[in-house]
Amino acid sequence: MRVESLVGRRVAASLREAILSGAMEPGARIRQEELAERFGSSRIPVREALRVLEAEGLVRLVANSGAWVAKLDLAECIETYKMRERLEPLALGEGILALTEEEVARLEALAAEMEAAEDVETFLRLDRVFHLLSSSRSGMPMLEATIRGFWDRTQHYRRAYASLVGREGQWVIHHEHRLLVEALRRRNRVDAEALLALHIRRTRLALAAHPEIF
Amino acid sequence: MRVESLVGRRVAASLREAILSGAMEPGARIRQEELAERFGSSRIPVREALRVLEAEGLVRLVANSGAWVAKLDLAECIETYKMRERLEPLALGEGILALTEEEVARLEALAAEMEAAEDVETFLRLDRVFHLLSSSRSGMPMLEATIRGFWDRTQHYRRAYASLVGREGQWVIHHEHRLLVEALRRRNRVDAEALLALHIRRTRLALAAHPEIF
DNA sequence: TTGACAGTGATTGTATCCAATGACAAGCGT
DNA sequence: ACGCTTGTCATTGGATACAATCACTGTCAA
Repeated sequence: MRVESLVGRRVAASLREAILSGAMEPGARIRQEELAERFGSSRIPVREALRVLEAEGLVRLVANSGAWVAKLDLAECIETYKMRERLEPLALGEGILALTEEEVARLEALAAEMEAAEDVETFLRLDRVFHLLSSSRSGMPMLEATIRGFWDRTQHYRRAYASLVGREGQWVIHHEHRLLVEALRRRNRVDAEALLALHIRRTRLALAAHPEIF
Repeated sequence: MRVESLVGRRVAASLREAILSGAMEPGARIRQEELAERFGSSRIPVREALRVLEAEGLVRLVANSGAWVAKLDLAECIETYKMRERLEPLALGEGILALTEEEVARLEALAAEMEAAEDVETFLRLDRVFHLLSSSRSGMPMLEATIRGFWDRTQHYRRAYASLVGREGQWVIHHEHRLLVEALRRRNRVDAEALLALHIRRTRLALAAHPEIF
């Protein structure tokens, strides 16, 4: 039994990808007809896709006016990070005992790869994989979907921040990642949760120090 | 500038109300044409409403098959409560200093009304108002929307539980509410957050002790 | 009796067409 | 010159019509 429908889901997936990749920047206008043409479909599936993405917080709809790629202001970004600070440690802590040795090794490798990453896109991709993988054993699918939504909605601003501070501004992140992996290897839930909360909180404060991104 | 569109939003609001009130139970089939007829509209706005409610987690859509009022199993309910346990204290703590004396008094009055409530619906309504009001000064609108979503999706199961245990099973809740109000009056963030987490955690365990609800 | 299978009806998915709304610009009056 | 009005056009919102899919049922055969 397929999870959901045909053209509408494909439009949504493609548009989501375009937004997350940065191909469409926050504030960019989205015209239904243009999307419909690109997919060789009518506007109906496009409209449903827009509704889905609106619910995900990636698109903003205004009645009788149009659709735009969603834009977060600094306050909303801070709010998102404060929520992450509470929820991501939960997912991490719930799944820490289920993490395999192989997965911990994978996390360590990811941390190393991030340290060696030369470009922003690679860094962003690895960072996302690292964090989502570390929480992937929670056994809480709704929580994981929520967390993924946080990452999706803030993707553009993490990209902007990473570009701004460059590689030299990221050494703290790498140290935090290493400590987190170490705590995971010890299967110490308290330490791991505390480190992750610290990591997210410090990132939030660093972001707040650069309001020019928004 | 209106926030959103016309018929679709009205359909969504009405259907949401029907689900939350219990008029439509989890698992109930939703036929597009029937809803369209009820609103004197075509199926297009109905479909967009269904997509919105699906995103809210109140409706479940299956391609080429149909729509049903969403149903949570025990595991999903537990998961929701674990998320609440982390996020609601955040909203409470962020807003505790902004709560006015009048609002604290209102909360105390609500707690008293709940103790006197004779029927389940009144209890549910007051409980919801109590908790949402206590978090209403967080200044975090996205967080508050998230929390409201948690309450919406578990509404049916809280009703079932309250009906099951009856008034005599609720004295612990009332004591927790009173202690929470007292901590709020002292503007003690640590105590208030801890009490709220305790309250939610204990409720989750109580719920898990009655799997026959699901 | 039971299983598979095909046909039928109901329901959803999509396309096309029309209506309504809003933005923009030209023209008019002051 | 400036502001208001009005008309036009682009874009979205909704209705109707049609295609596709699925569930159900009745039939047939082993």
